[in-house]
Parts: sequence; structure tokens; C-alpha cells
Amino acid sequence: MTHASTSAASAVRVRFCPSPTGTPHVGLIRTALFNWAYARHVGGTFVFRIEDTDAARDSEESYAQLLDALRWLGLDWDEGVEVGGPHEPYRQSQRMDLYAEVAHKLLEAGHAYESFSTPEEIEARHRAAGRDPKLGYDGFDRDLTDEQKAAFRAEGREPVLRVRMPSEDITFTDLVRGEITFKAGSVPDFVIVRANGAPLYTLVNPVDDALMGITHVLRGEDLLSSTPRQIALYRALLEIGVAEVMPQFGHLPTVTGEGNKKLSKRAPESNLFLHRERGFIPEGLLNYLALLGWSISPDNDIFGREEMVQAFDISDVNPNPARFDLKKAEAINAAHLRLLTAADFAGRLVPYLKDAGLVAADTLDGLAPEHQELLSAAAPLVQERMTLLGEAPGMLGFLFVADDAVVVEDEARSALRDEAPQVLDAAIEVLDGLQDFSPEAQQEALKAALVEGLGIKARFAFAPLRTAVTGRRVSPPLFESMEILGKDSSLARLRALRASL
RNA sequence: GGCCCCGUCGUCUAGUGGCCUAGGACGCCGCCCUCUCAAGGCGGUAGCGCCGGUUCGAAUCCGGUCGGGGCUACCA
Repeated sequence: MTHASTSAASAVRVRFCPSPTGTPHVGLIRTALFNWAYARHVGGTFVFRIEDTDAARDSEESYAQLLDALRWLGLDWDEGVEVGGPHEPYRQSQRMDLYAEVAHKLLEAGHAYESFSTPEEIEARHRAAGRDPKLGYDGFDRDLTDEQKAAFRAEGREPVLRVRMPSEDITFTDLVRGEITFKAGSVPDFVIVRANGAPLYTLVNPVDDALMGITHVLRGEDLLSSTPRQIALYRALLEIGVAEVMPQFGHLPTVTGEGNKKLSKRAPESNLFLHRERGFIPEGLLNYLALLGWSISPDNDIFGREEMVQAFDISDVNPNPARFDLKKAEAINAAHLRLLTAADFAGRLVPYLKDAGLVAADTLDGLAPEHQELLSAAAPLVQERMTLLGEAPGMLGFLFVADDAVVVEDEARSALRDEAPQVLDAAIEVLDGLQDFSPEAQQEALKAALVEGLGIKARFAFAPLRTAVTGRRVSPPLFESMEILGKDSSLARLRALRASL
């Protein structure tokens, strides 16, 4: 590891353990980020495990997207899928025999028991007893005799396995929220293995945490209410020797959308890759995500990965839900865009220009020499004018099209004023006579001819030229743009617009 | 309904009893700069949910209340 850790290697082991369902969600990535940052901060180990025990919903495509996401963001893992480690395999679908073995031990030791009740029967019993039918499992099968179990089996029923919840309160100290107590009796005995033998999240998650020696469980607040079950199961695992340490838990604040509800998977802002497509860079998105529940200092919001690693501590995380604010995310991204070196920035533009069909390759080196030159010269002109890399085709497209292929956008054309023809005529004449085509020379000559000569205010005098050269109302600085294009090309464009009026 | 979590500007947050007539950022509004748009500079807008209590003193501690959210599956 080349990370600047603030302490020597520690025994801290954290994990990121998503289910491969759907496209990576920004809330999920925020969880990954905090786990990663904590591991790096303390010099611990970051484990990346996949919880694919739901064959109906998991997909290989989603798995690939998770890898893509972490790699794109630079959240590297020390142990886990793809890289291996001492606790392989790291995909739960390949660990089924382990779960069966643990489940068996749990049953043997009496921590789990066979339960034959169907949901309908449980509800019916609640109603019959005058209780709220939504109460959950009632413990009916807790002490079934062998005869009773045999009778159920004779009916053709197969049991699920449930964990026996302790009869006392469960208290733990949450790393983010402090002490939390769940009252005895408020959490029913829960299922860990389906009737068909398939292990559930309730079993596999704690079992793998135990087997992999996880010391700190940092996860979403939505899992807070499952913590007493995990602790109960963990105590059982400790007792039967499957676990060695009870992990500490920290529940990270929910990432919300409009209206304070959990940011929906359907909401476009939740889609990590959509942000990438629009032109967020890893530095910007990571920085913004870090701000959802954490802050690096009272007067600074802009920071990089290593600065975060240096400063991040789970105990500083704020428990309040945090709203995903696209506007702020974009502002932070813009700040990071400006922080890039000119060459780096130019390089990152290329894939977006390629997608727009403006250039042939998606790396700077792969570009034709003339395109490389064009981009190197033009990128600095737009670096502080952009918020997202996806704005590049719009801002720079005019440089990559032929003079007779410039598309004058309606917005630009309709902003043209009556004197546009005269302005263009005068501009063409004076520019044509220029030996020195530098921005300064252009400006001096045009100012004399248009502003002083025709008596037109500068902002109106240059607008028609901008429209002619770039086709847009908003563009990189005009004179620099014309310099890059060259005198011939610039004049051709000015004449083309003039001819169309 | 039950259990649990949360409650500082519109939003993200700083704040851990006096440094707070509450700081920063995004947004928004003005002004400056200016060939467009940005960037930059300057200024402004706006907040401790409420009620009690503890204390010489409370955004900070306690209780209550109200409000919001999560969970309540043989999903994860």
C-alpha cells in the first residue's frame, strides 16, 4: 500500500459487501467510500465481498458494474473478489457448504431450531389470541418435540431454521450514534435458512463477517434494526467457536432524495454511472459523497482522496440523513476540474468528444496529431468554464468540424441584431488585412473597426463573430478560438454566416 | 400499530456549557471585472422544531412533545 496512513498497520478489518442487483447506487458507493477511508486511515484491511445469495435478483452484469465502479473511483481493496486473500472465496454463492455447516452447528447447539409454521398460521394465531397480526413470528415452534416435528414432516412440510432470540435487552454502542438498546421481546426469532435449504442474508452476512474476522461493520442506517439479530447470532457463533470477535457496528446516515425519503433506485441521481456519463470525475464525485455525513473541516469542502484518508474517522460521522444535492455535487466537480493540470484535463475530455463523434480515439495519445494540438490549445480555454466533462462536445465541437459544417444554433442565430451584416463585413475586412492573428492583435483591430468605427458596444459587436465561428451564443473566448482555428478558417466561417443573412 | 434512528440557514454541514448578536459551502439575489459563458472579488438572503428543567450561563446536558425517516419477508 502506498497510502499515507496516519498510523501503523492495525488489526482493523472492514468490508464492503454489496448484493449484485441493479446499477451501483450513490448511497452504496458512499458506504464503500467510508469503509475504504476508515481502513486506509487506520492502516487496516478493506475486504470486498459479494453477497449473491439471491439467485432471483443477482446478476453477473451487476457484479461487473460493482467492480467497474470501485475501480473507477480508485477504491482499492486488499482482500476479496478478483484479488483473492486468506478467506476465499469472496462470493457467497461459492460458500454454500460453509453456511450449511454453520447452520448445522447452530441447530446442534440449540441456538437455532426447526420451524414449521407458515406465515398464514402465524398470523391466524395472533388473531385468535386477539393480538396484532403484524407482530411477526410468535415462537410457536421453539420447543417442538421430536414427535411433533415428525408429524409435520409426515404432512410433507419442510422446516425453516430460526434463531432463538435471547430474553434480555440487547445493547450495543454504535460508532456513529452511541449506545442503542433494543428491548427484549421486540425482535422475533428470525429465519436463517429457507425450507429448501437456501441460507439467507441473516445467516450469511454475520457468518462471513465472523469467518473473515471483520472488526468494524460500517453500513447503512437501513440495517440498524437488524443489528440485534446479528448480535444475537454472533453471540451464538462466538459460543460455538465460529466467531472470535464481536464486531463494532456503525450505521451511516441514509442518503435521501427529494422529500427526505431514501434516494430511490429509480431516481436518476442515484445512478453512479449516469453521473460518470454526464462528466463527473472520480475526484469530484468522491469528494461530494464524502460530504454526505462527514466534513473535513469547518471552512473547507474541497479535498482529495488522500486528504480524506488522512482526516477520516468513523466517530466524526454525523448521524443525520443527508440529501443528495446535484447542484452542490456539480459545483464540487467543477472545482476539481479546475484543479486538474491542463494536460490531465485535456486527456479526460477525449472520451466525451469521441462519444459525440468529434474525434476518432478515446485517449489523447490515440488522437491524430492535429487533433492533439487542437485539444491541447483549446482545453485551457474551457477548463474553468465547465462543470461536467460532458459539456465538452458543446463547448469545443466547433473546432473539430469543417468550416462549412458549422451548425449555427437557433439560440445564437435569433440573438443576431440588425447590424450583424455590417459588423461581419467590417470584421472580415479588418481581419483579412491582419498579419499578426494573435488574440491581442485581433482584439485591437476589431475594437477599432467595430466599437470605435461603427459605434457598437463591445458585447454586441463581437456576438455575431462568435456565432459565425462557433455556431453558439456561449463559447470559449472568441479571439483565442479564432487563433486556434487560424485566419483562413475563421474568415471562411465569418463569410459563411454573412452570406446566410 | 410495534421497535429503532434522526431533528442547526432551502440543502450539506461546523459547533461537545461561556470564543455563537451561530462559522463555512452549495443555491439564490445584488455589485465589480468582462468579447459570451464561466472563473475571480465584494456584499446580501436565510437556521439552533416546540415546551419545560439543570446551570451564573444552553445550539450544546436532561425530560417531554411535535415532526421526519427506517425496519417490521422463507429480500439484502
